Amino acid sequence: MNIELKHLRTILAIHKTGSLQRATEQLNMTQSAISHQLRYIREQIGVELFVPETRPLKLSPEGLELIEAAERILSEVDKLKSRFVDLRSGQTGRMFIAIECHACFEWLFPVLNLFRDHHSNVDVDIKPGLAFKAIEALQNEEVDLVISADPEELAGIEFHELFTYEPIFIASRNHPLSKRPYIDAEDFADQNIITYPVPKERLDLFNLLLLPAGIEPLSIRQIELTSVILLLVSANKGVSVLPDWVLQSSRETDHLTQKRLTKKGTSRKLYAAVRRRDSGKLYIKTFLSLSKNILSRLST
Amino acid sequence: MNIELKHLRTILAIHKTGSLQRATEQLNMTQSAISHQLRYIREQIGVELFVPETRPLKLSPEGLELIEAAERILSEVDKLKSRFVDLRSGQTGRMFIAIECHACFEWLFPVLNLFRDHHSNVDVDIKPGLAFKAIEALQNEEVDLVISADPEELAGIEFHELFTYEPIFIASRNHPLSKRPYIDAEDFADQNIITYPVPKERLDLFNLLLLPAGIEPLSIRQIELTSVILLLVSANKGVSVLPDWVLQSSRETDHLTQKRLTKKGTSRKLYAAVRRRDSGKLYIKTFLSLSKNILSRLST
DNA sequence: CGTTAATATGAATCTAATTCATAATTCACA
DNA sequence: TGTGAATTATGAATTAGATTCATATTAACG
Repeated sequence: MNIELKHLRTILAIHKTGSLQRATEQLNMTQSAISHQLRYIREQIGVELFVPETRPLKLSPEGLELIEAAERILSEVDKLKSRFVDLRSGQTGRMFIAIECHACFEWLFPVLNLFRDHHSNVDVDIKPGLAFKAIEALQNEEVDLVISADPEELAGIEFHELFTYEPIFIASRNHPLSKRPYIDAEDFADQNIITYPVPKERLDLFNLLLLPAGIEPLSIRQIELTSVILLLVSANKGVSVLPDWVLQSSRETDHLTQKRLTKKGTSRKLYAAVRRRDSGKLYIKTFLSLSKNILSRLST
Repeated sequence: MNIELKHLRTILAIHKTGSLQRATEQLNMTQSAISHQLRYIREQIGVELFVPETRPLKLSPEGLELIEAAERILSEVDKLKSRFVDLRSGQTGRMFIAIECHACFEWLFPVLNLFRDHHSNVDVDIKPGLAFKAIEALQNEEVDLVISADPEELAGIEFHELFTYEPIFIASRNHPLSKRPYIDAEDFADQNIITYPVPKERLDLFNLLLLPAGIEPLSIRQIELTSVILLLVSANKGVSVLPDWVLQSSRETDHLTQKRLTKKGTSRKLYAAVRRRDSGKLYIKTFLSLSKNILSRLST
């Protein structure tokens, strides 16, 4: 027995209009086609759906049952369709975010709070833990957006620039380096450094200064939470380098001095990577635009 | 956007088997056909269902949603299909009964009690009130079975003989005619007759005796309930003619005499009319067979 | 009853699905 | 990495099936 949705739609149209003739308008088919289809359906299900030789067409009890089931099924299918229309247009969807940069929590939470106002239908989550396989996870569709400072050329992946920031040296006000106008690579040689628990290559300080200069600090202490890093630096247990936005938005910077790295200062850019296929989605665009403006919002 | 059940089945098969190749077995199609279909579906819904370039094929979050909906929809459709298989084979269905003969309640109730043991899934009802348009209602599918004493040749309708019965004259033991060995048409000329409220032509007494003989009784009194008729006859308010089965099964016959009509006696047959299309249904057959045997059951 | 409107049917046509043959990918394992 | 085996994608040819056209048949209503 082979029934297709097409057939259910035909039966429904016949029933609603009361005749094959009038059903032609709804279905955009000739009366003949409808008649042929009706016959096919009868053959398939082997049960008379309409009381034969009556006009206007009257449903048999079995036909009535079919209509009821057909309405249920078709409405379910329609729901499914409009679901996909939404998905396609970005009205709804999933946005799982992987962050390669630890400090990004600081601006990401505010962004997501704003985001929720625009797209309450989008399922948002932050996936920490796959920090250094993030782009891979993006390709696998395990996540849908990656915050990264290292854009690559990858098929099907687009990197969107979010904003430029400056990595800033921080130390206790009592720290010897607090007298300097700026900090250079060599200054770190005898320092205890406090950073996030990620490989050196992924830390701005090492990327920009220490690795190129070939300098090793005295020690490295890895701390998960930004506020704890600030606490330890305040207590003069070591020095650190953090993005400027962290220091702007934090209220725990009273006992710290902030210095530029190198005389001219340094800068880095943050990017959001998404699959090219998703880049047209409304909620992705919203996220990107909110992220680009978040720093100015935070500083006010 | 055009989606058919066929497509849902294809997606489901691909997902369950994990590859187009293996899905060929379930779907009885070539790998190529499946590939073409998959492409078509992608075009239709405009959303990537499987994570591209992975094997075994992995569903995207959107694909997963589709699968879940597809399973719901397909199981609904399967339910509908098996419902029709049942209907076709007579496992289930509707049996609305119209009775042209008033006294038939007497044996019909016992039959339906037995019937219910065999076919609890069949929706049974008795439709009184359309007594003389019963066959028409059968053609219209308003009812599914008609108990009738007057078989006709009608397209699409079959009459099945149920049993033969004898219309019996009854009167009070005190009634003058209670002395006779049998009753003839002429005997009714000065009698008050008590019958069911139906036209003369549908009453055995008139059909068999009075109309052919051209005899009018003194009066006719029409009563709905069999037990009331028996009561009135017992009280000598008149005489009546009832099918023998009524008198066998009733316990209110103590004050009555029963006589044959004419010396040789008379007989009539009862039929059940059904639409030819329904005559193969199991529950119809059961009903017919129970009805044929009901009289012997009642008399024991 | 005859007239009108609707449905059914058969053959012709057209559309769309499937297959066949083969190219392009991906995977696993060396 | 490269190579072979397996899987998927693609294009053209074929086939199946759905739709139309023309027309016969059947009901409905005065």
